Amino acid sequence: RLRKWQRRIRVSNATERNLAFALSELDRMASALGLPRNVRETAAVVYRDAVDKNLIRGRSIEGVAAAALYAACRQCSVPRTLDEIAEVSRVSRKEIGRTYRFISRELGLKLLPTSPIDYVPRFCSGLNLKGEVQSRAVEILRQAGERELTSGRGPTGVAAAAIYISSILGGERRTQREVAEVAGVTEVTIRNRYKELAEKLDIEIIL
Amino acid sequence: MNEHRPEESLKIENIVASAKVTDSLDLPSLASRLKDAEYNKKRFPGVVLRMQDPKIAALVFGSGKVVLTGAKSIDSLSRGLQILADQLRALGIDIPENPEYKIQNIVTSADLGTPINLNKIAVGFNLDKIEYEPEQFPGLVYRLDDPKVVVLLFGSGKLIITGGKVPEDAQRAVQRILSELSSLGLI
DNA sequence: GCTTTAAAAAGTAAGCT
DNA sequence: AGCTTACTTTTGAAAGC
Repeated sequence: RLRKWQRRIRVSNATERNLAFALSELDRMASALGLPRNVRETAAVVYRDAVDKNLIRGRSIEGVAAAALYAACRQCSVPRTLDEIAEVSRVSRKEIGRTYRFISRELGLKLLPTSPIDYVPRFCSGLNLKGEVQSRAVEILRQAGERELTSGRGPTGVAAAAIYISSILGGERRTQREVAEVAGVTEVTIRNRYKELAEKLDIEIIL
Repeated sequence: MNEHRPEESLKIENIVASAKVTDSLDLPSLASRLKDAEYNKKRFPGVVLRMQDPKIAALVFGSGKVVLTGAKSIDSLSRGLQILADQLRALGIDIPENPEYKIQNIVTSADLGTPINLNKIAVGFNLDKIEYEPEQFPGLVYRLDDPKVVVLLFGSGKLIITGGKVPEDAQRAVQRILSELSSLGLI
């Protein structure tokens, strides 16, 4: 019986040690990305749920932690791309992506794809654009969604294009290069998306 | 030019099949005696053979098993296997008259003829059997249980059906998707 | 899980002129 | 800006790490 006790204590220690490591990893990554406390707490809940359902088997703690953080950002409407999560993790984007799909399915997270609108506040503040420009970008994206101009397109690219357009309409022009930089897409993508949005939403852009 | 009949737009794009043509093969000598052979044991355990007539690529293993990929019809697949068998016979290897083969996967393309809203489809299915991550890939992934295939749906209304064993699997998948989308009022 | 083959879909990316 | 090449996703078998 003493053996059994010791074993339980050993397992318990390992479990606690792993959980502590996971939580410190979540905190480290969240800090590096400047994420608010509610996102860290949400990520911790997702991670604990994954542990309770034995979803860590065969997966690295760091991989599950990164996937949990990615999911938490989306749940809290402050999305980070897989590339951004991967930058502060030692796990590859590919591994985080597959782990995310796995825990998302197993925990029944049912997350709809990220809306381009959720990227607007972060990208606009990164470009020092005022609320008015931000609101106009959101309105453009709302219309774009209804007109099926977002199906299959990357959310960050569409958001970047809408911000590029609204910055011009609002008289606070940002270059494609500047917008591309904060959005993490190429200028070519912004060009393709903004031309499509301007044409189909009948927005006149005078440079 | 465009018939716009979804069920008439089906086109087989690729067929993967496996077969056992003999009990064992000496890959090093086989690779050196066949002109279009490629063999790097360090890189991959099989010999890669490329045919031009039916444009097919064959992977030949030391066990005598073979994998054929690239065929766009069951007929060209059979011809490809015959050509491979003849090439091996020319090397003095005994190969059965009509080697048995099994189709492992058929990739088919199709067109619903109308653009579709992937976001609404994802919501309509309540994300059941569906994966849609436009940040990563523009297509919506839909896994069907019957027929057991995976369908990639695009905003243009075009789609890819893969994982089927017989041509009819793709046909049934398209019919099922058409009825599900229409009953959900998404097409 | 990876390696290799082929193929389509549509978006994004990178290199070169 | 535009063209080319290439990578993302899915599927399946083969032998071996």
